[in-house]
Amino acid sequence: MTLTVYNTLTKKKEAFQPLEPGKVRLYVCGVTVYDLCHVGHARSAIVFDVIYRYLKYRGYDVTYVRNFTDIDDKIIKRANEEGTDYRTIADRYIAAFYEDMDALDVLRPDLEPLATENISQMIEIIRRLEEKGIAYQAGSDVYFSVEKFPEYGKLSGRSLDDMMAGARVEVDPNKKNPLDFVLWKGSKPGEPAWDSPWGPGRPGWHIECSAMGSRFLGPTFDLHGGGKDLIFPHHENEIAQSEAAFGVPFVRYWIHNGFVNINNEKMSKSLGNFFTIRDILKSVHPETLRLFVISKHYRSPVDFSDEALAEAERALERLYATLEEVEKRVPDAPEEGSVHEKALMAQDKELFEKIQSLPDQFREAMDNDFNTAQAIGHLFEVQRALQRFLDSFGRKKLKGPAAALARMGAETVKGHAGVLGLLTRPPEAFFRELRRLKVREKGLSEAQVEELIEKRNQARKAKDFEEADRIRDQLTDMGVQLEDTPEGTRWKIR
RNA sequence: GGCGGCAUACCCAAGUGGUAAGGGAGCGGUCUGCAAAACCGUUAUUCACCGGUUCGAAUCCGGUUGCCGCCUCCA
Repeated sequence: MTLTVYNTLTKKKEAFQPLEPGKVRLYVCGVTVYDLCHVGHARSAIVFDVIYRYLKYRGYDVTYVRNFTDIDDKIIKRANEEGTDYRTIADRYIAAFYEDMDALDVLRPDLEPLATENISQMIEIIRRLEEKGIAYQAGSDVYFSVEKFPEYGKLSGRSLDDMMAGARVEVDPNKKNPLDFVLWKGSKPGEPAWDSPWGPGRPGWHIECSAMGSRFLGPTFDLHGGGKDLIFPHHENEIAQSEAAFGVPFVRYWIHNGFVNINNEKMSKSLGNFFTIRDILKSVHPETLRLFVISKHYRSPVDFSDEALAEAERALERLYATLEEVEKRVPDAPEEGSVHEKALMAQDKELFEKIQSLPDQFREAMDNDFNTAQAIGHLFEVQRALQRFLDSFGRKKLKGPAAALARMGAETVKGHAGVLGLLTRPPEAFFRELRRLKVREKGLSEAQVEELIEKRNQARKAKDFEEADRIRDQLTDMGVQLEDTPEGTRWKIR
């Protein structure tokens, strides 16, 4: 089985062949650190986190680089507004970014370079381009001449003529061609500046990824990712700079994730229709957000709404509930491998077969351009068969081969979900975190709820069901849902 | 105006030419003091519309309609 990846460059799914067998060099555009991240950033981070995890699961030795753009006009603007320097702003939002990513269980890439720590590499590329007559200085700025790179437009699928036709580009008297883009920006007095052959200034946005990509992964690397909105001009320009400077292909496979929409419209800063990650995490469990995001294929748009999140939450609860039940009812299963396959199969042929086939099905789904939605579907199939199997024993604890099979089912589900960054917590921890989140959101106190439940249970014991139901209705109105079990009453917030 | 994407049940959603995964919601049942949760059953002869290719199309081709994105900072 081979991994196939949709390549934006060729607009086709292609068999993935890394430059060096067994090794993958992955670069993803990080964020410009001038503000808090929103859910759109979260999607991108989660999508590439899953891709990173899957590539490793697939046995590749992955080097994953994700940069920080820590010098840029927006950062300078923000610093001016607050009467501070760019470094303070950048550092603050880098710290905030890490808090958000950690909360989302997004793994740290192997390398996270800062633009400002790679200025000399950028200058070197610009110098080469200038030497080749592809870059030109105009005033204190240096520009890339798009006409000198015949393949300009190959990623975004447009020709220079097309772009000129409907161009909404402001006329810049310095530019030879309106589509030329800045490589080096001369700084005005008081702005942050680095020395360069063209005078003090700062790098243009696009050059940093060319510099950091080539520095840490080589002049050609395997995968480069980012949001769809980066295809043009950012990634188009990266290709132009890198290939013009080094004379070799820049990236073999380009991967772009779709947007998060609100009411069918792109979530974005400029439209103002965004939620920050930390805001959402006040009422939504991070794993719920992750399941929501990867329930849909990474290239499609995904519509963000309370209802959609609630659905994802219920689905996740279902998975965790089964795992929890296995923990409770299968306290000690025979050691793995100690029970013969035939004995396991005799317990429940369908469950056994589903467990056996999950690894292949999961891999097949993920190999198909990271089809997480399909992979999750397979997870649920095993979960349902497993829950059915547990139910067939009533409330009894499972022993011997039955216990072994149940345990095997839970481990298989958990193991594969883990590749997606799901079901990574002990079930009790998940339910505890979820309830705490909801209790806080609703402004309730756990003690208050527990007290009412205790009262209700006393009424139940006294067979005063009228009173018990009255209290339950009261709790229902508060958003508390009860579940009476032999081990006592459990509750959650709905 | 140029380039690109999408349209599958009440909602979300997978579907890689061979006869519609999965999740949510609803309804009926089992369980329960009653509920809840869970389980069982049920909900698309059909994939926006019109043509075409094919033994066979949700899948391929052409057209129509609708929605979205990029072309300006943007994940």
